[in-house]
Amino acid sequence: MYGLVDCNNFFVSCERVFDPQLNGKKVVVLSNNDGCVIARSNEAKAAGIPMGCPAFKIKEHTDPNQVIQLSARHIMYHDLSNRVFNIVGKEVVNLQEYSVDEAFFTLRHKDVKTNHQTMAGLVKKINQYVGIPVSIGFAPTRTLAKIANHIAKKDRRITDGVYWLIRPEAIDIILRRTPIEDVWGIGRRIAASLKNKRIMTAADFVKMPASIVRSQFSVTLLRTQLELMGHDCQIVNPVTIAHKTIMTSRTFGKVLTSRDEIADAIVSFAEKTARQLRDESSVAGSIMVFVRGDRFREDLPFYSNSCQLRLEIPSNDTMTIAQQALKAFNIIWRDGFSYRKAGVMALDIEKGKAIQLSLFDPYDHGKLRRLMTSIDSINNSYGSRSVKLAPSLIRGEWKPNQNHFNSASQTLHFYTGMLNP
DNA sequence: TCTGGGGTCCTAGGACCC
DNA sequence: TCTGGGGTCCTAGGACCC
Repeated sequence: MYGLVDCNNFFVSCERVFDPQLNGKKVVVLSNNDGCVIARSNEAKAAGIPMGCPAFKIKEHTDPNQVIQLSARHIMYHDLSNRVFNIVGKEVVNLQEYSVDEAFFTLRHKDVKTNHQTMAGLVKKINQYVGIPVSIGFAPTRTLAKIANHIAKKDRRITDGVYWLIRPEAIDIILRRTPIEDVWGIGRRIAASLKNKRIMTAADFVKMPASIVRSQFSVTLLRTQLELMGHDCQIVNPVTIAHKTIMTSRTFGKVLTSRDEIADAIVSFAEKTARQLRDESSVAGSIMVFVRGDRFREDLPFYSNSCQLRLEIPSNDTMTIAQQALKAFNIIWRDGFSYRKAGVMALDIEKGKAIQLSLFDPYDHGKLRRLMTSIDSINNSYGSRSVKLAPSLIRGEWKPNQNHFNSASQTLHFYTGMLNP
């Protein structure tokens, strides 16, 4: 028996915690460059603004003057996310955070009957203590729990925010009412080809012969089918997930042509990636760097490339990783092109592995580790990039545009890293 | 004018080996 | 002139998720 707790309209709800004037209004939160809509209030959803909608296309759906558009403040969202899951973690077992706003957990079967009160109480408690509305769905598998959660969210008044999708007859009825494209694991492409075969609902899909699902689609889709039938296929790794890759990338605020400016960005991405590796006590075996032009500018010659380099010794120290990232960048850099996006990725990650010293090790890793720890602790206390590597002191031309921070919110400076020294 | 960022898993096909 | 077959490993790319 799986439970799924999911925060409603999470980023918008977070903004509302610190600015109640946003309640009842059409509010959207925008992605990094104030580019796309990544969260919508119910009012914004009702107005027809789709997820992923580019900000400048909002006017195609509704009067943009009535829509409050906010730049994302992910640090704040993660903070509130931790608070929510801390509360949940105290009342359930095997909590697995699946994303910033949702987590699965398990429930022993005998608990089912007695738990509705507890769970409805939990929903209330989270709203009271953190200010975030959540919904909880229960079902025999994760894929069904997703559907249950959706119902809990949609019919909040009836369900108290908690819905149990347990009885086989109930599951049958719900699957008949679930459009195929709403099933977790079935995206646009697969939904379209299933519809070509007249598979319109989850119930239709369940009736499809497994052999056809396997041969014409994939083992992944077969697992989704089994999950809908109530067979647990462990779609999510049940152990606390160690990252296999860690990436930092950004679309620049404008098109860049200068090698130094982009190198500046690369170094700062490397810093962030290395920091995250250290936070997870992991080391990376190789580093990948990519650059690309602006895919929407047909007037500019397009160039896109990537380069992956092994590290001589797996590492998580900023200087080693920044150095290797710059080396990779220099290999793929081409003069005369325009660049809009770049990123640094750590691969071949090994968890908790101590840095191994080699005969050819050019560094004293003991010293390096102490240095990194010091930098991390300074940055923890004084803002995330108080101490940084020299190449990234240049200018920050690459910085994304974010012009819509909610100035009414008391937490603005705290959560955008714009604290005064 | 303005189109995100960060992940996972699976598969097909090439390189290489015996 | 004939030009195997089976296995592994790696990579790129496609699909999905939030």
